[in-house]
Amino acid sequence: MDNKEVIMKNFIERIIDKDLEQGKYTKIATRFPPEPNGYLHIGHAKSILLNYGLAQKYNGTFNLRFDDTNPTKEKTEFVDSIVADVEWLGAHYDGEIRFASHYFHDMYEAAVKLIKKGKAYVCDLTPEQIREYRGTLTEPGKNSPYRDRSIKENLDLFERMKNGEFEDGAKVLRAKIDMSSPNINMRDPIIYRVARMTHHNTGDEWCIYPMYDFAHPIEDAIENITHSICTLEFEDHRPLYDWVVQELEYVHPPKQIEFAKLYLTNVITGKRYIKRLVDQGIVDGWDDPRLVTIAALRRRGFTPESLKTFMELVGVAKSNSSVDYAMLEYCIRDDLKPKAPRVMAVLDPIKLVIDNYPEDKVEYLDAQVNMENPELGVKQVPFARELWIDRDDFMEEPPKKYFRLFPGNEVRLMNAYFVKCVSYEKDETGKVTVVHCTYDPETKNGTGFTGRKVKGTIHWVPVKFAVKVTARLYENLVDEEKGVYNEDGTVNLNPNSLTIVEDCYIEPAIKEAKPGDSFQFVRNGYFCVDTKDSTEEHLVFNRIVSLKSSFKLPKK
RNA sequence: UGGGGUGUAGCCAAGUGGUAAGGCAUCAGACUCUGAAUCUGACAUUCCUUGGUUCGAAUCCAAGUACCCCAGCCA
Repeated sequence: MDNKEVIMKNFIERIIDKDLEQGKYTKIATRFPPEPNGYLHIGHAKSILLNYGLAQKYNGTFNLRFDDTNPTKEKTEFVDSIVADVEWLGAHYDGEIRFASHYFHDMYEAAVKLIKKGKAYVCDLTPEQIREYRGTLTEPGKNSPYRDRSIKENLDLFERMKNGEFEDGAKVLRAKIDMSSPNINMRDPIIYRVARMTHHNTGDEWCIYPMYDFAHPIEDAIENITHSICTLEFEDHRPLYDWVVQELEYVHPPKQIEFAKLYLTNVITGKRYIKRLVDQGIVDGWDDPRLVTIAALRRRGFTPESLKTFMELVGVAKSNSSVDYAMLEYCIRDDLKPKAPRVMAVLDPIKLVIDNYPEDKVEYLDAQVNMENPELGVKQVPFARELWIDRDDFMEEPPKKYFRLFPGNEVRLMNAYFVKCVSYEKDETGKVTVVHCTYDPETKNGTGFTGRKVKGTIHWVPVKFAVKVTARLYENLVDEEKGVYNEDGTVNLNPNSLTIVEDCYIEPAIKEAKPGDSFQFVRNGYFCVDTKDSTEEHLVFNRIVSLKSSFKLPKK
């Protein structure tokens, strides 16, 4: 009946179904294996939620494992942030957090096993020579002169590599596969290198480190992973992955499945580009709300639920695609709609004076916290003679179909009274400064007045009680703004744009707000109290997303 | 001139030989104390192209074409 109930299986689920049917596995196990070399972004969220979601759906397990086989790029700071992000997303990992570095001994033994089988050899070629011997995309490679060393010699050499007898880069261990393979990954790939690097976990215990292609399948196999899900660029590596698990003779070898990365239109995704924005100081850090790192999205006010919904809408497939940012916006609006209290906030204030309202009278009017969700209750909003309203809610000369305030027109002040514009004041530059109205006491909110109707309803904040805050408005880039090509071929990257509005006025109820709380500012969008820059005295809001508007002022 | 992938609407994406789901976006109308939300309707005679097989093809076959990935001692 309800389409949401219809479970649509993606291609990975179909593969799993088949494996289960054929009895290849009885319980599935997935994992999320980031390298701790940066912060996670929305693309990783897709992978996390996919892997975790599959584990849940099939009543299997989900591991969090750091693929830390290259110490130069890795830091504990990053592992901490990644753990925090995974947990924030609600992906509960099974058991302890795993580290590839915990398996270094197993990997070493695995390498010895390959050598003993005659499937790996120590090679003395320099990096340049190895590249030459590898051949090109169109020409086959040629065998290394060290390819036929005896097993005994290889064993000895490899052990001495481990013992630190050789300089960094002097020798490598290579898998003996096929130098003429059309798949370059199979041309005797390097599986171990000598490099004296201090590892964030194992310190200086090792001076040889395994390469990804060798390490990853072993990590998966040790953890009894059944479906090792990665991105499309690893498709070419699958034959090597399979070679490793086969030569190492694992009983239930894991299976690699690739899916397409998530791209958002006109948004800088991609760790290395985000890293550049951070390193060059173009943004304030990894959690700058202009970015799409998970830390930034969280700070900006996106919810884990909205990201989960988003990933479900986006789907999982193998074609490279770029998802419209509007889809993400839809998800967060949809999630916050019933949850976020609605408050009246004026971002670009002009004064409205109700000429026939007593000078120092104040009354408190009842208002729903969220019209669509009565559970959030009611609040009282103060009302007085002088109010702030948004500048675009008044026009001297309105275009057709404008039904907010203009001379002679009557509108509803939300939660309050009908007011009619009687006059307005301008300063010497011609800018409107004050709008004068009269109100009709009969039309008070809650009295059930039905005498006449107005087309427009506008929001307002009493001058006397207004709370001043800062609002940061984030805007998505358009295509041309995303990157600028310099003459030297490099690209300047731009994060999403930011407009800071210093003097916003909000109804006093906002004083209760705490960092991380989200609100809908009526007609202005959803905002979240910034967790870093807000103080007790002064709140700073990040706009998560604006509201849609079907009314467009005609262009001048 | 090698190998591996992918082409279904503006953007995602189902579909696996039986006559093109769904969502986002957009447009129109209704309703409205947010021009929001909600509701209703519209939105691919056709699936990269051209042939072929078939009663029947987005699905099978052949050829072509476009785009993405691969020549780190990164992952």
